[in-house]
Amino acid sequence: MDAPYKYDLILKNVGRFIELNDSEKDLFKSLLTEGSAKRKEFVMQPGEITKHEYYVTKGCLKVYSLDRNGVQHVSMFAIEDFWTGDMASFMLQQPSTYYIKALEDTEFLMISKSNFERLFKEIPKFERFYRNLYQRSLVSYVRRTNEGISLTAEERYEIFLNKYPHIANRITQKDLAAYLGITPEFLSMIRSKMSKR
Amino acid sequence: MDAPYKYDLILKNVGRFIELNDSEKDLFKSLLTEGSAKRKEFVMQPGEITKHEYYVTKGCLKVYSLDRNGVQHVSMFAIEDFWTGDMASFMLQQPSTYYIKALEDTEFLMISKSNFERLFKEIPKFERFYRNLYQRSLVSYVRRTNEGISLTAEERYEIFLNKYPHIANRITQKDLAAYLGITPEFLSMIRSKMSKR
DNA sequence: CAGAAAAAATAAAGTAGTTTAAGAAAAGTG
DNA sequence: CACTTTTCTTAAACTACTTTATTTTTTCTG
Repeated sequence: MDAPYKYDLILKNVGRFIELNDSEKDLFKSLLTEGSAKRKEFVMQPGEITKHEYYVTKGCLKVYSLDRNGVQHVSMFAIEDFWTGDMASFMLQQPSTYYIKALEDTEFLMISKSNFERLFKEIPKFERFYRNLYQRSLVSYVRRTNEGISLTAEERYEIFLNKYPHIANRITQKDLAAYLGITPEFLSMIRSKMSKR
Repeated sequence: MDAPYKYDLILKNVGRFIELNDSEKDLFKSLLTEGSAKRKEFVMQPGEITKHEYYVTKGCLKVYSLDRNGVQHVSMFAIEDFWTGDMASFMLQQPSTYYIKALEDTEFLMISKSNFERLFKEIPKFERFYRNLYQRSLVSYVRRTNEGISLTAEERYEIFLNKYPHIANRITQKDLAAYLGITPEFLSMIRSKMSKR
């Protein structure tokens, strides 16, 4: 196989922040479940209580919600090596308000709430891993929140293209518009305006 | 004194997620520094490399940045029992882009980058504390990001009033508008429209 | 508590982004 | 590869929010 084996991928991801010995690696792997979703299939829907956090090893997931007018708002796109899920629902075990849908045939590893707790009990340094992971996510969400209230749609679009070029060319403009918080029509206008420069 | 002593306050905050024995409490306290700022005084300015994370024990801090047109955008208001700072600058030790300014005479406890690392080394369960703290912050920033791109200013204003009524009546409308990402004039219009209902 | 400074309110004109609609291009499916 | 469905583009009318300007109200400071 060309792509790294999914467990090597997640161990490398974890290895950014903590070192594990072989038995810890085995224990960690044993607490994960494998999952997959065909293109257009839902991994999760509103109303469900989130049972897992997801780590994508192949493909692309779209995490989004519908507002009261039925308009989609994309919270994130998760491609290879991304962690995703609905943290609020997972953490507090309350019904989610999000859809998670596969945009491509997707494979992922999952960790359940109880295994998540067990992981911390058995290998406490995973607290450190997730502390670092969340710290980084927090930094990027703080930035994105500020961008959302201070920049124009065109500026946010350019930032997305620069930051996630490999995501931008895998998703539709419609989905990208839903991530930027604008209509597909307006994104189309922005693009034609930009290409004329 | 009426207000709980500042160290009791922070220990209670930490106690939400981890239990400390007396010697751990003493060690933790020894790693903190006390600080204060008079109304209108800056705690931090852009260009500085953030040396501390802050825990407010009294008063109110405003964390904000200026965009290229000189318009203020407020990232957060930190009142008693709030943790704040510029995480990106603190974590990566690179120059900050934020101002932190006291809106009232304010007192806080600070932890330096090196003491932060030492804390994790000496009392590893603090990894758990910060893992939980960041996990919660992440949940609220994910929500705020989505609100920013999917709701009208009026809706976001109502959410703020419901969620932080005790903050809303301590800050100016100008600062609140800068938090919502709108002009003070438009917030004023929203308010007069709402009061006519 | 008086004078200065800052914040808030109101209003008119302007702009970023939406809505609706219709046709062209691209992609999914048998 | 034809057909259906979805996405993308373009454009005109509309709305949420900004800009600029002026007046009123509140807050700060000596």
